[in-house]
Amino acid sequence: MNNSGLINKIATQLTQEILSGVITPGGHLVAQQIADKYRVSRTPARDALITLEKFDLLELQPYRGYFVTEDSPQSKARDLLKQLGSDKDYYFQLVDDWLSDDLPVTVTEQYLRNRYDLTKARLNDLLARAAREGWAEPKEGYGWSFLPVAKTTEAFEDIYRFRLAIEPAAMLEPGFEAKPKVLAELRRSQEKLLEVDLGNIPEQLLVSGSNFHEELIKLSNNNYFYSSLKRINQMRRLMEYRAEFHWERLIGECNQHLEIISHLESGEIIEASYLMRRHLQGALKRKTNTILEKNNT
Amino acid sequence: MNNSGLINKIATQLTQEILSGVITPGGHLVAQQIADKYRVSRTPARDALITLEKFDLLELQPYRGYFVTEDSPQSKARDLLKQLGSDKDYYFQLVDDWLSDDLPVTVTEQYLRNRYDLTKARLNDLLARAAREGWAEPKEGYGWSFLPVAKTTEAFEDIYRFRLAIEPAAMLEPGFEAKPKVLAELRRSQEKLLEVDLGNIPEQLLVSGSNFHEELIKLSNNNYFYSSLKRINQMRRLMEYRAEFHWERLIGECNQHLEIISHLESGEIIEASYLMRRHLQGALKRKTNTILEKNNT
DNA sequence: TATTGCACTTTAAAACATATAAATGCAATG
DNA sequence: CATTGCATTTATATGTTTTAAAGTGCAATA
Repeated sequence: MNNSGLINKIATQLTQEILSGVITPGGHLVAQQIADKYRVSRTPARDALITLEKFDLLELQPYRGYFVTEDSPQSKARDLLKQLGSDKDYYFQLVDDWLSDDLPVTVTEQYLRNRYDLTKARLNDLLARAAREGWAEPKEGYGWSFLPVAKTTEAFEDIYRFRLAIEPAAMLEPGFEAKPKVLAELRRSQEKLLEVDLGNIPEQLLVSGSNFHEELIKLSNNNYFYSSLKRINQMRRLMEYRAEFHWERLIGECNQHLEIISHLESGEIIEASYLMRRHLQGALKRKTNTILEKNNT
Repeated sequence: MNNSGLINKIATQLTQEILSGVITPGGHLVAQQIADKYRVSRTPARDALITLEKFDLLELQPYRGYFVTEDSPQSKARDLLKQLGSDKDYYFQLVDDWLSDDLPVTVTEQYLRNRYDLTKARLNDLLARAAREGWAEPKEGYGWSFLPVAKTTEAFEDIYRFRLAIEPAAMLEPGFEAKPKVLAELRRSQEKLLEVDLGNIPEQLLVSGSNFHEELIKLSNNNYFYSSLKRINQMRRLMEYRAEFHWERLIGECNQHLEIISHLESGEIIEASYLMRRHLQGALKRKTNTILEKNNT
């Protein structure tokens, strides 16, 4: 077995799903199904299963399959996660350095390779990702430029005002469909957030905020709304992952999300669109205040 | 001197500027200025100048500079453009194949390299660009997926409705500044379009439509509006560059653009925003009709 | 004194050989 | 007969060397 990022990623995901109870003890994990889910071949899927088996999270019944161990040992799961996650994530390193003004505006690939000790291909991935997410671009000649986005309070506000322009509008698109199934799913996940002991929640669930908005805008059936929100959310996360989390705020936002869902469920799209506007306006006000406070201390 | 894409690009641009009269005969082209404009070093800028000089578009006065020849020979300029442009543009080839359903949804890099006879690095550029423009993405394992965007009438409409959501809104951003200099520049370029004999115009000027909208949205001082419009315009061009051009339409659009500029110049932002909405709605209606006609023949 | 001309350095792309990871087909087994 | 196990094929990454392109500093000169 090898030690690639892909196997690592799948193993991490599976472990989190076991930890959070999405996959229940005794469950049968089939390599092919996992492969399909990630749109890869069985090989990395199987290798991920083997990884989990080594940590006693799974039991192997030869030629029958991998089954989640009945007494699912949480501590081992956490050990595994720790080990898997210990891979330095150079991307976040890069982001962090850029956000904290620790990088020149333009750099050569050489410079970055030396600084982060990366191979050409890895660096390429990194830069390609940064370019896709909109904050880096190749110069015409040699080198790359980093764009001055998302670094300041204003950038936060800009993001929220952009979302104010597109999210309520997306609901009023002619193709908008309030798919009951999607709405039910969203409702479930928001309600779950309110129920759970928040202190014990895997990070994975914390994305459900962005997720809510992205799933909702997807209902517009206009891909351009969806993809631009997705892109902007990626950038927003770059900033927010560095900030501490506000639990109280999350609860308030969940309730507003649920309200929006309710309106959509009863076909009151205009009202839902209006509430979305209010919701974002509120978030804009609060975030701005918080950041200002922080900068003043 | 070498034969790279960058020199080629600069040379093309310069030739077009001479052809269209942006650069007037006798004008002095300074390598450093060109270099600055493209954010590259003097080397490729200078090489581009040498290329033009070889075609008698420029006259070299040793140690003094390159000057546009007084009798600027149009035929030679066209020859040069032809020669420079004969470089196959693999990106557009790829786009074209994808838009005409001539490519599988998922492919390996190998496949693409064979099909288009590309080196690894070139293919990488290509895919990176496609990914940035939002219609290709790497699969988790090996291979790439192409996304089904911008291929149908609906996609056209989606784009215009997205623009309806952001462009008028951008004008109402708190940071919006109706910079007189920018407005004057835009006015000039739109008026020029109306003056010129359209049949004789280099393609370069045809982008001035997108350019108008992009420069305008930039005035909002909210980068997210600008960058999402830019991205969507790139995709729109992928579709439109295959369609024949409608000159009558261009004239109408220019006039509307000028009207919007007028309002901005006299500080009537709300009116300008409203006109922008009307302008886009009109374009939406017309484009949709045209495409429908085309499909019915 | 601004600009070109030119030598020289740095950067990155190409080419190729090798290593690793992923895809795939089929046998083995419960 | 579904699934794993495993061997084989294919695809991509890595490392090294070579080559081409771009960046840079300074002398030359109008």
